[in-house]
Amino acid sequence: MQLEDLQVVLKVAEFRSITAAARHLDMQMATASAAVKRVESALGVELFVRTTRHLRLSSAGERYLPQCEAALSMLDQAKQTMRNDLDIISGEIRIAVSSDLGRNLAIPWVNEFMEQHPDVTLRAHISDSNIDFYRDALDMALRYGPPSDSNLYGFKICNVPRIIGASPEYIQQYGAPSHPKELANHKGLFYQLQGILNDTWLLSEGEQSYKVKPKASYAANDGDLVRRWCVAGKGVAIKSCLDVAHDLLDGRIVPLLSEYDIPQGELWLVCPSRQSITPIVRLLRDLFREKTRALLMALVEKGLLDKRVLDD
Amino acid sequence: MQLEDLQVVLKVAEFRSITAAARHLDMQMATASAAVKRVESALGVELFVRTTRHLRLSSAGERYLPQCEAALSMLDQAKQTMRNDLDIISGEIRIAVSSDLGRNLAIPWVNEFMEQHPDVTLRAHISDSNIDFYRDALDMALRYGPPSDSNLYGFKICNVPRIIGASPEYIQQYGAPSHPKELANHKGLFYQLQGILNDTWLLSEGEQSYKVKPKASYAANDGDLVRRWCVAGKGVAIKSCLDVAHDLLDGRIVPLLSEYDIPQGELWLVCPSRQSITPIVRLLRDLFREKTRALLMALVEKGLLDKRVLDD
DNA sequence: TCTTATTATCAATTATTTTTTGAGAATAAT
DNA sequence: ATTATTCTCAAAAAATAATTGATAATAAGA
Repeated sequence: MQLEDLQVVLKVAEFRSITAAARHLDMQMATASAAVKRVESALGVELFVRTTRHLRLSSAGERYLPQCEAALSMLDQAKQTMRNDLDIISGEIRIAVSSDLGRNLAIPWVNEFMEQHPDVTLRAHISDSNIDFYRDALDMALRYGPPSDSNLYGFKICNVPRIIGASPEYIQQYGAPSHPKELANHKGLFYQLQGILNDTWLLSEGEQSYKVKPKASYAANDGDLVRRWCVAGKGVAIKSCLDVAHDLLDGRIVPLLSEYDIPQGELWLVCPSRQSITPIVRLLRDLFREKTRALLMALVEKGLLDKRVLDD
Repeated sequence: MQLEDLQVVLKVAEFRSITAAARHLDMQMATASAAVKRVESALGVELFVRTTRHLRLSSAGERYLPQCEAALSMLDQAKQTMRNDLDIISGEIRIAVSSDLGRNLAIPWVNEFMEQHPDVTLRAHISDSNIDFYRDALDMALRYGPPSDSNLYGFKICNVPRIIGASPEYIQQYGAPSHPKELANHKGLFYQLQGILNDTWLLSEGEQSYKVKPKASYAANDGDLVRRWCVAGKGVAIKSCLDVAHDLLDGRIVPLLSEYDIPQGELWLVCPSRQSITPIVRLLRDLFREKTRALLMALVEKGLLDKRVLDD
């Protein structure tokens, strides 16, 4: 009997669907169907009651699968324990990251990690839309903001101040605003998440806060594209300082109105379940914390950020 | 990963030998070797430290295998539990029996059992020499006498009186002895176990006991052959009454000196370990108890045995 | 009620693994 | 030194699994 076939059976039981299980395991439906049949014939028992369109656990399956699952997880843990003892890190990392953070920072960091751990493989899922751990087969996601769902487990990586900035060329041409209200006369580069245009920016100075709405010029649902527009001098953007850290350090983007406060975000590493917090996850968490801290420190040293961001 | 490969690895660990493990699992050594390699490469870890002639567990193996074994037995138990709940009896019966009891009684009984449980397969091991559970891969053995080794588990099936008998033709020709001492003048059919000839028979009457040694005529290390000689009128034999039950009932063998007591034996079903006492074993135990009891009762009813044999 | 989309299975082909077989290298036992 | 045993290897053969496209069944929507 194949161990992998059993995993398939468990997934099928979980989703009550061969199709869904196959999707999650990146296999063809027919392959999953065959795996289920193999297990059933090896056991000599029908684990599922099928109609052409649905399938549910048979009473035999109800008896068998919970124990089977426990045994498999025990087997898996035996492997993990041993491998941890031997300091072997391997497996597949399936990670979701937002477009510019991912492309420009996170994925290069993971690549560095993989060079130290050659048995690790990567499956990057870059997307700015909200990820769905149930729909997509993912081990972790690097996101702004803490996990919304209480079934998820997350680690805070760092605080992420936002900055409003533009390229030196843009500033030369259009001038730098000296007060939030002046932003209304500037070209805004907007980020659009699931159809909602983020065109109103919030700034504050002490008690006083300002809601400003720059003139729309470009909008995209891809953060990296907004950043590129900004670098190219197309207008003023509000961005996480991590996303544009290198641009700030290299002077491609200059922060504007930095005396004003902008609501700050947090970067989190989110996992779909407690089991999915593997040693790899922990190592990556530490790596991300290290790397982001180094980056923020570089920004602080250049005087681009207040050093309080480093307090967590 | 293959579940069966893991079983191979566990057996290899148990015997510290691929050859021994392969023999016990009825596979080629090279196949077992390949199975071990597959598991090791799946885990990315060497489970065994090999020299060309020996092999021992590596420290990784020491960590992994106990947990692995626990998980596998859990998986197996999950299967068993489910199958028991569903009243499914299946698997392979590997049974060792002595030659005449086996050929003439036990195997036909097992055949009957298999007709009721079509998923059961049989591997009969017929031999009069002592079986070795460690050398031979066996699930159970039907033997005269309780288990000698305290690592074995046994169930007593019944008491088995011995009888001294000959065929009617032999008696007609040579006459029936009326006293044990007269046996010395009769042709003895002897059973020889591992070179030791059982040519001295013990009879008693109350306090008085007699050691007699018939004239040697035929000897064999196969009980069934001795029985056939006896039926064919070649001489007088001492046999378990079960072995010759049908011959006695059909009058092919007539008991001699039945007023005298002969040391009685016991029939036991022996298993190599506690785990090997499966539902099949229990069912067969009950079957054997039933069948032997019926046979002994038939003998009692014919006046060939004292009815006290049935008291256990 | 009649499509349409979805679901699971099937059957034939292709691809991959596993087993067998015979040979070979190393070494404990005699 | 010789023999017998143990394990591994490599090539061929056999068995198994995956893919693909087709099919049958049916829930949901028009």
